[in-house]
Amino acid sequence: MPHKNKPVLDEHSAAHVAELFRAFSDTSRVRIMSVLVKGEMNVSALAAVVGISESAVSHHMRGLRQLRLVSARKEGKEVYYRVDDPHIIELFLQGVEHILIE
Amino acid sequence: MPHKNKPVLDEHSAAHVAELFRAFSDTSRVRIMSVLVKGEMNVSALAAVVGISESAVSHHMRGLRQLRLVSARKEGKEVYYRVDDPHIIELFLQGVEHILIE
DNA sequence: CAAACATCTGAATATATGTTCATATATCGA
DNA sequence: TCGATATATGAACATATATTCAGATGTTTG
Repeated sequence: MPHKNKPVLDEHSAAHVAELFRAFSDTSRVRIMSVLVKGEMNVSALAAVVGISESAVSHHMRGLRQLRLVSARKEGKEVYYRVDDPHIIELFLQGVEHILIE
Repeated sequence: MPHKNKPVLDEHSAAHVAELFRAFSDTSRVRIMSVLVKGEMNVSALAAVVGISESAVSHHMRGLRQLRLVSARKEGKEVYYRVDDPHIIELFLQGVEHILIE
């Protein structure tokens, strides 16, 4: 029996996969994530550590939050971001390892 | 003993990690990869399957090749591309799974 | 060699994206 | 309430990126 072999990811799914990878496709976001996979941190601390403005961090966090890659916890005036999905942590670290190993 | 705790990925490494993820941050490249992780395919077949021009495919493959995410095999006039690094295949599929599961 | 075919390349263009700046919102302490 | 601090937002701008088009390169066959 002939067997339909067209294993191309459909446009819609592919767009979402691309969207996920795009979240980690910027140097600043990678640095932010490299901190957050170790534990939560607030916006101004992230800005200081990564070396960009708090506004820029805030913009990045919005995108990451919309994709549910990070979640936020408000404590007083500060907002702490963290990564709680283990799959996301693993995905990110796998990308980092691929670069650092060689 | 105080312990230096500044686990931010350095700018240079972060840029390379971002570059890696950026390779999968486009819908067309995701669809191309979704085929290549199953086996090799030449340019015109990829163009037909993904639904973009052969020129566009060629441009994409250049970028993927430069990052050593795919390798090329020439057979007559045709060029067959494939993914031979298992870590890359795993990284890509992990991204796909994250989207398809939920 | 000539013609057909597959792939590549570079310029051009349209769109996407990251950052900055100014300002808004929110929370706390005096 | 007022001022200070933390974060968010939106517009503007500069850069990056994907695709198309025209043409170049390379390969096979007549």
